[in-house]
Amino acid sequence: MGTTSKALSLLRLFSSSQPEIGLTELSRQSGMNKATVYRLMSDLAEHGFVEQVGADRMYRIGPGVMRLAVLREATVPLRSIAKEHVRSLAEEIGETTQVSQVSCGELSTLTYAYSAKHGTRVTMEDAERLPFHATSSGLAVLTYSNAALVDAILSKPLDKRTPHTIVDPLQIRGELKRISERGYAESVSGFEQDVHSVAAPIFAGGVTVCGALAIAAPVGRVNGALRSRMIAAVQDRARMITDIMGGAMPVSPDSA
Amino acid sequence: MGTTSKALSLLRLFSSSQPEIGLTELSRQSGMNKATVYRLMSDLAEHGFVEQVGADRMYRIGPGVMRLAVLREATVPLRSIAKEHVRSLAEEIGETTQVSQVSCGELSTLTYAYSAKHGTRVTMEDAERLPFHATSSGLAVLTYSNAALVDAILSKPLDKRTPHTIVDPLQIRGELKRISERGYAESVSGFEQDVHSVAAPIFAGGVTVCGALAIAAPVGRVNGALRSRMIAAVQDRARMITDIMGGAMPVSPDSA
DNA sequence: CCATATCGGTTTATTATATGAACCAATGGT
DNA sequence: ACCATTGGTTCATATAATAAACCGATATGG
Repeated sequence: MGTTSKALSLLRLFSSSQPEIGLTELSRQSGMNKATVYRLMSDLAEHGFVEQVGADRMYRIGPGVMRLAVLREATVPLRSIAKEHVRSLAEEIGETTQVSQVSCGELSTLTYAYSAKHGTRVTMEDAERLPFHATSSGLAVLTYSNAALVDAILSKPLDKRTPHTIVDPLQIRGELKRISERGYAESVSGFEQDVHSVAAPIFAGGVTVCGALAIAAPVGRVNGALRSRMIAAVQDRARMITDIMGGAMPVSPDSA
Repeated sequence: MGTTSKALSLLRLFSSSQPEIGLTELSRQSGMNKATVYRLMSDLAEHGFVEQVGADRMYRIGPGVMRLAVLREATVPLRSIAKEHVRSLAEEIGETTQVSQVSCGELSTLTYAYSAKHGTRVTMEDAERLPFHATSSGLAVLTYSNAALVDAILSKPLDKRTPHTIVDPLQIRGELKRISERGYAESVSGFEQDVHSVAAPIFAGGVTVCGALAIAAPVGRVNGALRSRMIAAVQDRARMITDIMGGAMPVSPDSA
């Protein structure tokens, strides 16, 4: 692996549940030599991608990424558009909503919103990586991804997150086919117990899928009426976002 | 220079006015060999920091930075807090407002807001790099930066952006002293002709300056009354943001 | 319609850079 | 007082980065 790739892969270790990591821990989790990690992190820090904080010199994501993020949003304003729709959709349906974004064969939460309607709700985590096979968003995205990505995902062993998670590649391929016919994806307790979610793909810059919009509710609350509203709303909104992003639904289920 | 630093420095070439850059152009502007740039950009693309778009394979900032940005904001929510204050302050004063952020000895626009009150207004650019010596925000930040940064900035030749830009290091050092006494910085046509701006520093995580809040108005509109309101408001708001960020004004003008 | 220039991308011998085991100094818990 | 752990550093070795030349495709212009 190239040195640059090694440095950038260190950034992947940071997450919402692990926002600050020490040098030794980074070395452990990456499998790289401590001296190497030190130098790579120094390079990243020099450019503001990470910063060291506190007396224990823990690393965390730095301010430099914000400049790039602002620049990105100026050209591809997916997050700012998503934020608005996610908020109003949560209010409209009374359940948690989320927009995720695909990047480098990975899907992660871009923004989400809660509704104040009910005391219980599905909670989300910032910037969480979502497994393709176990989430409705993942399945929605996979349906419109190129065959290479689908094969790559389905060829690796799939994590059985819950007793209900579907991990059989053939079964998933069948599901993808159904999703392309219906126009939405659905997952009942596949990612988290007692979470029922529906999702629809978002396209940008032509027919390239760039993410998904999802609505997630506690299983017990999803009766026939709510489910219908969720499915209709998620497709409707995803299409709106797609329009704003200058995207279009592909006519054939596979994109280039 | 390390390979990683070279790769990351390529990202610095992207800006609001140059959001997409081709391979040869990147090679030209960075001074690096085309083959080297190609490989570095491939590494960056592999991690979603850049992506190639269109038939001419131009590079632009990729979706991967958004995940990191979301993560950054989850720990240090400067931008989301700033957005709100910048918006309401623009409305309150009736002029353009801005929050900038310091990163790696550089200051860049994090967010800004316009007011609809007047037909003419100061316009801003996304993610723009602001010179320390020629902007009120830059001076406000510099005043509370450590001596090393101040020396580094003032030892290099300073760009005379306009006929009114102060480029004499000694004169600037005197200005920094005054700023620390008054609590705000001011610039009249130092960055752009006919722009009068005032700024106050923002602190986070103790007494470390992390950015600045600024109000910018057309020179002709800034009479005594408006100027007083701008100065009072910018200090007041900056202090509010500082409080929310868990920061504090240092007692001595120099921070660690 | 052909000649030329420029583009993104690739190859390969050369060379500079990254690596990692061992080593510090400092801190903290037992 | 000791051991374990931390962040950070050193330097001989080995690996990965580099740059000139090249390729095919596209666009430009006479």
